[in-house]
Amino acid sequence: MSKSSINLGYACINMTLAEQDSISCNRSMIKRTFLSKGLEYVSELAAINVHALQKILEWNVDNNINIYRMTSCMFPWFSEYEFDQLPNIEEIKNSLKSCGKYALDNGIRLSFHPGPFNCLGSPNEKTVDKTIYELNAHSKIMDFMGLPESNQSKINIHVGGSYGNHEAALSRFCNNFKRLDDATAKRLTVENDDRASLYSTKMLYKGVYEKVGIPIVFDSHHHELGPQDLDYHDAFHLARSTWPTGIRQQCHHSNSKRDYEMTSARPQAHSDWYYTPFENYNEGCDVVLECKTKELGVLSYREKFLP
DNA sequence: CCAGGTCAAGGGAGT
DNA sequence: ACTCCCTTGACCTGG
Repeated sequence: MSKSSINLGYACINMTLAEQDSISCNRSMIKRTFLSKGLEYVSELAAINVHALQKILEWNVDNNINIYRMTSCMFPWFSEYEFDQLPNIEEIKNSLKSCGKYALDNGIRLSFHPGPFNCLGSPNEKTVDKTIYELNAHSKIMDFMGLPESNQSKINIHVGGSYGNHEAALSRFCNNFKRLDDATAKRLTVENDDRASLYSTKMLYKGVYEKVGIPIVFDSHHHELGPQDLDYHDAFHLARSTWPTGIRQQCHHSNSKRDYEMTSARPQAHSDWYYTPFENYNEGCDVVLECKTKELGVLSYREKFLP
């Protein structure tokens, strides 16, 4: 791969393996089942999910894909217990360690994208406490895997809400950031939002990067829908400037379903396939593709735009 | 086996 | 006040 090339990846689901062999990292359960079946069943599903992760990583290597976002569903309900409480945690840890070693040996870059319920800037203390617990738990999984304690293995989130005052929310975000476990803090990144009322790349630069120094994940699709304070070129480069030396910038790319596939769709909705490539100005970076066709979208993107 | 209803969390937007 | 959306569709039940 050349220095100026784009490395492409996808998120969570491998449709090929899911359809062929029911291989999925997303086995989970609803609350009722969690309450009735408990940690034993959690353990069972987690073991299945981690085994599937290994298979997906192998598929990625076979198909020359070296960027992959892991699902947060690998351990069902993991905000409700400590990993050490799981009956077969040692076996699962061993499998995770193998997955991590396999990924590192084969040059696969792994990340997490915890859900929108993680709000580090919330004025609600309990929400913040839960968020910190959950982000640290994501980081512990990466620790089990032996992944780097850096943005090489990023844990990417959004700021959350504005709560009627962006400045105050950003300030709370930064203060609460300091309460994260060391390894979690070293992995954390923030992403620009897809709504005009939330946070642009520039706002994150001023409000987060300049305060606590964490890199910004630039999302091309969100950029079109967020606050319009910079053009694409400048936003991309501003985000790029936040990535530490030696760690490739990571971005997200998707196309709008509304523009290309269904006029009635919300502008935020992701298309199934790709119609325009990610513009990287010939700068080397990693791009997670977020279209609905997952790994098939990556293969088709490569054929279409990287002949 | 399948279709259809249901499902944790925080916050915002559209109705 | 209610519903839907989002990291990520999967779970569960009744036919």
